[in-house]
Amino acid sequence: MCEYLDSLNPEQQQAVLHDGKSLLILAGAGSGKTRVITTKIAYLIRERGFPPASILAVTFTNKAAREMAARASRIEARACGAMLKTFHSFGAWFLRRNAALAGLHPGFVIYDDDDAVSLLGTLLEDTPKIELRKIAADISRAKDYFLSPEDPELDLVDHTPGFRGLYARYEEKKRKIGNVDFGDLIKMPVEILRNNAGLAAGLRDRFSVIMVDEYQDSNVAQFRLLYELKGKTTYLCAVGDDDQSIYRFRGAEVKNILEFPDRFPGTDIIRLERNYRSFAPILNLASQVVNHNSGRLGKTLTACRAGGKKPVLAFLPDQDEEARFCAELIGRSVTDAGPERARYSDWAIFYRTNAQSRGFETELVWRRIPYRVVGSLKFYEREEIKDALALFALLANPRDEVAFRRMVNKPARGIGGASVEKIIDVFEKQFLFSEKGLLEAARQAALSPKAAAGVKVFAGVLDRGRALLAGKADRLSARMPLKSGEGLSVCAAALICDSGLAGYHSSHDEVNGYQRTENLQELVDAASLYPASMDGLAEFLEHIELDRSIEEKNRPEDFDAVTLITLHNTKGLEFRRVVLTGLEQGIFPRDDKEADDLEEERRLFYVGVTRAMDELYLCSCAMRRMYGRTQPMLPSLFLREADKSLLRIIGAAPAGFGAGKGGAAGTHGQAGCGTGYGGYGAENGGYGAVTGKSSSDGRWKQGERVFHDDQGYGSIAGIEEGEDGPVIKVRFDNGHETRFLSTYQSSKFTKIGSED
DNA sequence: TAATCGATCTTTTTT
DNA sequence: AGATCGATTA
Repeated sequence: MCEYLDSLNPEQQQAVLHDGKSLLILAGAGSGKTRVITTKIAYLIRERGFPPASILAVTFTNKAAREMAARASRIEARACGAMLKTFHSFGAWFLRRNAALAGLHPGFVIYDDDDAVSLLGTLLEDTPKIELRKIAADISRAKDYFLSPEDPELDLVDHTPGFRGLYARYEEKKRKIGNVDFGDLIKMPVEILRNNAGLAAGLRDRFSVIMVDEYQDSNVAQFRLLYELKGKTTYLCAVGDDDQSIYRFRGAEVKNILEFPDRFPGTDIIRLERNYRSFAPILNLASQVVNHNSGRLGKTLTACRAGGKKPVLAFLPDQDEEARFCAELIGRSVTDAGPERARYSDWAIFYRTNAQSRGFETELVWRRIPYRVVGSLKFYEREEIKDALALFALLANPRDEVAFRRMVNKPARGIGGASVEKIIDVFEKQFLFSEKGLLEAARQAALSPKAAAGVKVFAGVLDRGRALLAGKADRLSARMPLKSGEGLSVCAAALICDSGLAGYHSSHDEVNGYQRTENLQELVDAASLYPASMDGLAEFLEHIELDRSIEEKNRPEDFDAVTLITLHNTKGLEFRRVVLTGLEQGIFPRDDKEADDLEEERRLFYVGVTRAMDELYLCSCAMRRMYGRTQPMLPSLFLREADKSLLRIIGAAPAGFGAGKGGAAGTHGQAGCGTGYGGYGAENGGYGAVTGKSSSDGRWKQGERVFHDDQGYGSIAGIEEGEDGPVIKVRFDNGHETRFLSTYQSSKFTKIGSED
């Protein structure tokens, strides 16, 4: 009756059918956890009769939430009625509906990290930005741990004497303004639910099923939220993998998953340990390295995909060679005529820090290899965009002091620092609850004629924006630098143009060759999807704050390009062929890491390796330019932790790196690379040896040289027709002979080109 | 008010 | 090396 369950393995089925108690699914990398979650949602609706709206599934990223929604509704259309949200968007959803209870302005805006720093700046004048950032980060961390200014444990986050008081003042100011920061999106709902039994009961009644993805990356506050949401009969199902917890530095608490069964007594645990993604040799490497971690729940992943080649470990002279290595590898694979031919999008280059992407970009541009860099697009962090958003925010919540300070005199309207302080002062004394907030205060304050005139202009701009939202103003037909289309974009364009922001930035464009006007236009275009109303504005701002991924306009998702990406961003992704770069001590892991931090880095290595489906390459450089200096590097600890027999080593292994043992891999590395490496720039030699596969018919020629990890070099003595296809006869230089089917795949076998 | 010049620092960052 | 920030200068 449920054909969609048939394709699941027994554990997956068990997880989908599980019922009653709480469930913790320990899902190893590539074990099909998303499939289980989505199938389970569909199953609960279809077979168990749960109303879609009674199901809540929380994830950490919007991308994951979207994917989950799409996949679940493919199995069961009604699944689109389930609530699939990120933790933070769930919090925002909740607060928006209970803004009054939370003491928030109805049009409250979500502050990002920068805004939090600015807010702190109004509290601590003349404090260097870097200190403000540290304080903001600590406040954010405190909220991750569900700590309030009065909590004794706050000292564990920051024991600086003034911190507690500052945190309190920050909260007080934010409360006055009526906005929230990211941490509040989780922390405040918990507090509200604790203080409003009725509201809590209502929510518990609504959601009879709660599923959480990537549970290993949840923080204490998020645990508390779940705890509040879970009623006596709520079915709670958490999915995660303790080996993939990589956000500890941001407050993620592995204990959440380790102690889940204690926190929710009677929990059943189901392990998904069959890996469908990677070839066995790749998985072996990952397992072996992560085994060096202590305090794991422990899993034994088994590869369903037998065969495949060993991961290649390339020792390279420096980062330029590393970039060349990647480019050649990729270039060769896509021009390969055989069935092993790859597409650019099969490939991804992983690195630890964003700064490392540069070298790869230069090389790929040079070679005309298309690529996309994931996560480095900081559209919403650009000055002009933040400016525009501040204008919108001030319209949504006229008490937003941060936005007001940012924009009241930009571009210059003759409102200097003293005037601004005067305005704020008047506001706090007389207009705290005025509907027009700071603008009303600005109008009433006793200012110099110049400043007063400036205020009039600024307030007029916002008034017009407000009128547009209320449908009480004509749309502007005048020639504006920005084109507006539908809905909210009219108001957005009006604000940006009337305020002089567009002109201000377009003059910069001409001088500096920026493209800020274009960016502003893009923002206006995005606004056209929302209705021209106060609610539409709040919705628009909320969407931007909570989901900063922007669809690449000119590059559809399926654009055939290599992916450049930091290791952290790879979680949840997979690629056929992966190059994991910069495997050097000091880069990955960073050398200031020890104990728990080192274990987290090791998990990051694990995450990276397990992204690869078919082929994995690891690069380690002997020299690297860092901070403007070229310095010698040592291979990463993680490479030393791997058994050399699991790797195929090419390039010059540094002294002391497994070379002494004289194992097959080591010997091969030296020998195989004599040609491989030397012939680097050559068209056919070089890494053809590495990328060549031994699997296809017709690619074997008599006399061709091959290499076998155990037998060493040899050549193809002949090809015979057997029952199951062509049989290859190999005579090794050591005298041995062997036969194998041409379709046979062995990680120990490599074709190395027809001549020696 | 903007442009420019040195001093300083350098992770990862779903939301 | 390169970005970023704050102070200095025009």
